[in-house]
Amino acid sequence: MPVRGRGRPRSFDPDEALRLAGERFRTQGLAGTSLDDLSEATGLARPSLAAAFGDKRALYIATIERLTARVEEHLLRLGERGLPLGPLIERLLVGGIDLYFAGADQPEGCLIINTAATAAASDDEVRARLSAFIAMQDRRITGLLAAAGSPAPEAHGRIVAAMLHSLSVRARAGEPREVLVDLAKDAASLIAGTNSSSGGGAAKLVGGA
Amino acid sequence: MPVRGRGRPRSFDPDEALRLAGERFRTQGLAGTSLDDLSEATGLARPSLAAAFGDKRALYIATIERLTARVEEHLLRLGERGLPLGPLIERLLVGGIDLYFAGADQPEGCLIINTAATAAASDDEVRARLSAFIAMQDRRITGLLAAAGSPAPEAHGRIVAAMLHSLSVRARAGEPREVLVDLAKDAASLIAGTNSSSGGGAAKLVGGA
DNA sequence: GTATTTTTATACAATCCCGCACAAAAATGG
DNA sequence: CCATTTTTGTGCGGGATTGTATAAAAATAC
Repeated sequence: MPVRGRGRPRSFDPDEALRLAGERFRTQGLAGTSLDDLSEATGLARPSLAAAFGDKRALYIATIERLTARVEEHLLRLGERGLPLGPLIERLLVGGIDLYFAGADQPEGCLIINTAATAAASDDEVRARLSAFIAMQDRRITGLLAAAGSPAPEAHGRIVAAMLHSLSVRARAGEPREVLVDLAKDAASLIAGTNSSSGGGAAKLVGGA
Repeated sequence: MPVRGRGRPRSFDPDEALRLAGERFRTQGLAGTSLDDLSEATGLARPSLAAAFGDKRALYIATIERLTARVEEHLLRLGERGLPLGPLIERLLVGGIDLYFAGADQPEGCLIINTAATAAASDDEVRARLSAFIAMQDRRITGLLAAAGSPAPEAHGRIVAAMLHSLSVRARAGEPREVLVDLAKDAASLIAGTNSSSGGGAAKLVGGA
């Protein structure tokens, strides 16, 4: 990688291209996205993408790693606020919901949880990145809970991460934001031991279909 | 649909073909599975599949509906055993793990949670089936918890369903069965109020990667 | 026993997708 | 001011996938 090359400098920001490619991957998945789709999404020609990132699979993995790093930063920043246990967990879950509803015009959930899970079954590299992402979530959330005085940070950290996984799937299924926030609040009070069980306004409407 | 046709009867069991097609879809997802793959998986020629089920998307949706019906039966049968709350939730979660590890030689998770979520973002029909599946889970699990005397069946029912979603994703990521069972036990005791928190043997190994 | 109806299997045409090769453009180093 | 190097955009060929059309096979009704 030329630190300061001699030829023509590239006219695009690689990280921004990665972000745009990730948006498209998030909607269509790895197998469902063509190079033409990615070219359209990023505004770059096919050969430019190939030269910068390799083939489609490598580009997909790069978007996963970019998102993993960003989520980890997000979790670390959350720890600097010194919140007590209950509000911390609620903030953790509602912050996830914010991410799942961000970006496109309709809720799409998480790129990794919702699309890498599909590719993981037939692609060991993708499976390893999915595993690494979840391990990072478990580790960072466990750390946050421990710092906030949780009586069982490891077990409860994995349960909080599990709630995030479901919130992503539910967002993708079209559940409205308020319903997800209610679920997040119920889960937060259960895990934090703050027993206003179903106080946050438990799901009144269950059915969708 | 000829109840008893006059011509040649079909030489295959449609439900079994649906099951085999679902196995392949579970591994590769909708976009990642070709008609040749499905022909190989079911042992039927392409035109036979087309005549019986329509195009690839219709076949995929049919496998989703088949699985939805089977899971609902499974949940209803579980209610006939009259288990107390704690063991009921644990049985619910471990039963899910059993399904996620069944079938292929390596854990694959749930067809709907792990692959329909990908397709849902760009296919309204699939999204509707995903939503219907989750709504069914929430409804049936809520019913089970209510019958077992849960103090907050709706809120806790959705949380139990959420744990199933994460267990499916985690199975797909390659987490070993014992680790998932530990997570299931921790979640069950938290939700049931049986406070042997982290007593089931909380996750000692968190990292993977 | 024959005709009819439905399923099965092979083959074909159209489309899409991928990767690579080629020529033009832009900016630095001498 | 010129040459070199890297990026950019267009175009082409190979391969795969989808959907359908056509002929053979099988079983029931008459």
